[in-house]
Amino acid sequence: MTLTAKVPTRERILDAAWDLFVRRGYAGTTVAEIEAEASLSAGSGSLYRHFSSKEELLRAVVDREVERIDDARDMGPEPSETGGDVRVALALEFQRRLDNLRRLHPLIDLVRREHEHLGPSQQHLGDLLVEKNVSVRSQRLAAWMDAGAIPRRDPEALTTTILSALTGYHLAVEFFGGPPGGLREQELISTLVDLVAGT
Amino acid sequence: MTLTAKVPTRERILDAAWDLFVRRGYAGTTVAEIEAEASLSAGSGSLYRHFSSKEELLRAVVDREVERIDDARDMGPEPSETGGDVRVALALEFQRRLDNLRRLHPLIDLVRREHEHLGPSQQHLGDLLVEKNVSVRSQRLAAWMDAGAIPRRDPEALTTTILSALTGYHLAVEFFGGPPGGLREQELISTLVDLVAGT
DNA sequence: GTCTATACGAAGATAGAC
DNA sequence: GTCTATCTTCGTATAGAC
Repeated sequence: MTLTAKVPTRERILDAAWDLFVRRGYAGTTVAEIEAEASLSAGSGSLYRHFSSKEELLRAVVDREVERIDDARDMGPEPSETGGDVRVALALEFQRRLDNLRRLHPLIDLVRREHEHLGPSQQHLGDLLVEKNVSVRSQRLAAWMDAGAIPRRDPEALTTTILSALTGYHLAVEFFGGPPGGLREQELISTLVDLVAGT
Repeated sequence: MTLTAKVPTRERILDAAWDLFVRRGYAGTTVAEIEAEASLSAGSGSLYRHFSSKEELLRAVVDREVERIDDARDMGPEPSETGGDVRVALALEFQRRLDNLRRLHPLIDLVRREHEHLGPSQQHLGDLLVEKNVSVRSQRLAAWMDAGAIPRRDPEALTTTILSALTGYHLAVEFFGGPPGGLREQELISTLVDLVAGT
């Protein structure tokens, strides 16, 4: 079963462009380099048989990645197997969010850097990353408040505040190459759990 | 007193480049445009009498702005006039941090976008924005814990967590053009105060 | 639909007069 | 130390053969 289904040229171009745009940025990547990485002759312009311009290619790349996120929208298995321990459930949820941010960072960074070429894809990404998350997580928190497991507060404000903290931590790590103030990931999670659970 | 002290050409170039790099990015700004904005002849290359290359100019621009931050390093007046109300003092401190982030955002954004051209300036900026802040703020929190005004926790972990939340909120606003989850600034501050004060 | 070859424009940088 | 003029390189995009 040497299943070497040959990848269509258009896909190879998208793969190559995604890789190069992430690593070197839009302006820092030439069409010739993309062609070479896609096993086309560098400088031949064969790319233009598949995309009408370099900018259209960028938009196609971003749109494809955003679609993939939407497909992969799972927050992992429900933490019911934590034996109902709120602190453990919270810690798992925060951990998953940080993992997700790490996984999505190349896309987030690309969209941020090249937003001038992108148009509506940017707001769309914002919706995917934040808005849809808030409602789901708020409901879970509200349920715990109702059950008396954590102190009662505004669930949506609390959710967004937590998401901001996790996002800010992640961006500081990526941006400055290390955790802000030397705070390790487990310490951040533990601090947030303490704050939310009101320990 | 028509004190029109004429600004040296080098300064005018730095001003022009700062403005254009922030608005259009490094690659999106041409040397000719910078010359025009600095009241030199566009395309003349007169800029090269003051800077040996476009990249050196970028580094000079960033370095000058980083210096200005360091000079302006004040967290505002001590909040002793709050009558010792911890909640008010905390809210003021968080508010000032958000104001500072807004004020510094053009520089943060520029360094982030063009870090490939910059070298050591980036880590330096990280130090200025985070590291030095953590120690000062941690001590203040520790004092309040000693006084029993807020629950006792690890002061440094708490400080960094709060700074992450404020930074994440700020970046989400700048990035997506609006507050994450519709959370207004005052709601974020109030939520953080509640969490820290253990209300 | 991929190739070779090239047109075309943009932009960084230099030369030399003043 | 600023100007006009120009060199040179590079990169997007197109033309036309196969």
